[in-house]
Amino acid sequence: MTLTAPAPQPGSSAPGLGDLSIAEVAERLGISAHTLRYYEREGLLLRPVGRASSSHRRYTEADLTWLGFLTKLRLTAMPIARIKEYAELVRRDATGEDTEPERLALLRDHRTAVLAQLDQITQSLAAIDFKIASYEERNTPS
Amino acid sequence: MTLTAPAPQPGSSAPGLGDLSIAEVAERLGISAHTLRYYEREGLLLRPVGRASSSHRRYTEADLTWLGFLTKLRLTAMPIARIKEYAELVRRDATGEDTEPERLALLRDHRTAVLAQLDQITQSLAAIDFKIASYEERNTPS
DNA sequence: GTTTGACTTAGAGCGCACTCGAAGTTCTAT
DNA sequence: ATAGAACTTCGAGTGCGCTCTAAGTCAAAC
Repeated sequence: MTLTAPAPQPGSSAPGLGDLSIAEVAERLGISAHTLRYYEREGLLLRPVGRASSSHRRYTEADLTWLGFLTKLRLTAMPIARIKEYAELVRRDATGEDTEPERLALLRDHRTAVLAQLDQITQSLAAIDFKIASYEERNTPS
Repeated sequence: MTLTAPAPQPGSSAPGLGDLSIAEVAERLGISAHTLRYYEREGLLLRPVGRASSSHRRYTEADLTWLGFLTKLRLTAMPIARIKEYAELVRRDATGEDTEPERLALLRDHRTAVLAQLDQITQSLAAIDFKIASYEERNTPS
C-alpha cells in the first residue's frame, strides 16, 4: 500500500502514479471491488479506467469524483439504468454536443423523487417514534 | 363499492359488516392486492384475516391499523423477515407472554437505522443540489 | 340465465442489484 | 525463488420483494 502520492496536477486525465487500486477505491467509497467492476461493465463510467502495466485497474482522482457522485445517486435510489443515461449524456458532452439541459432535467427530476422519499421516510419515522413512545410510557408507570 | 360503513364499535376483533375488501385496503394503503396476499402468506399479519361467506377477505379496522404501520416499516426499508419477527412478538404477547421489551428494542434498533438512512439521503441530496446549482450557474452567464 | 368482474388458491416467474466462483496472472514480502 | 495476497475475466448464481398466471368460485347486472 503506497501512501506517498506525488499530487497529480489537477485536470490530468491520463492515469498517473498517484492513482488508486480497485481495493483502495472500494474502501473509500464503501462498496465492494465486485460492485466497482459491475458498474464499469454496465457502462456507468465516463471513460475507460486506466490500467497499470500489469493490467490492474488504476483509478484517477477524476474517476473517484465521479464514482463518489454515482454512489450518492445510488444511495438515493436512482436505478442503475438511469445513472447509465446520465453517464451517456456526460460522454456525449465530451464529443462537443451540449447535453447540459438534459442532464439538468434528469437531476431535477431525481431531486423531486428524493424529496418525496425523504418525506415518506420522515412521516414513517414519526409513526415509529410514536409507537416507541407509547411502549416507553407503558413501561414507566411512574 | 359500499361506502356506507356503519361505524364498527372500536375494539371489535371479529369481522363485521363495516369491513373492507382486499381491493379497498390495497387502495387505501397504496399497495397491490397481490402484495397484501403475499404479506399474509409470509406471516406478517397478527391474526387470520376474516372471510365473508364467499370466502373473500374482509379486513377490520384493526387489520388496517396494523397494515398501515407495517407499510411504514417497509417504507423505511425494514426487511420482510424483520417485520415477521415483530409480528411474531405481538402474537406471542397475545398469549399472555410479555414481549414488549423485545418489541421496543427492535423498534429502537430500526429507528437508529432510519436516522442513518435519513442522514445518508440528506447528504446525497446536498451533493445533487450542488451539482444542479453548478449547472444552473453555468447557464446563467448573467 | 348469462355475462362480467372481483375474488380465491397454488405456484411459477421476474427485475434489480449485486455477489460469487473458477481459473489464471501478477505483485509483495521473505 | 517462492509463497500468498491481490488482481484479472467471464459467466453463473443469489436474495429480495414482489408480480403474475391459471384455473376456478361467486355475486351482482342485464
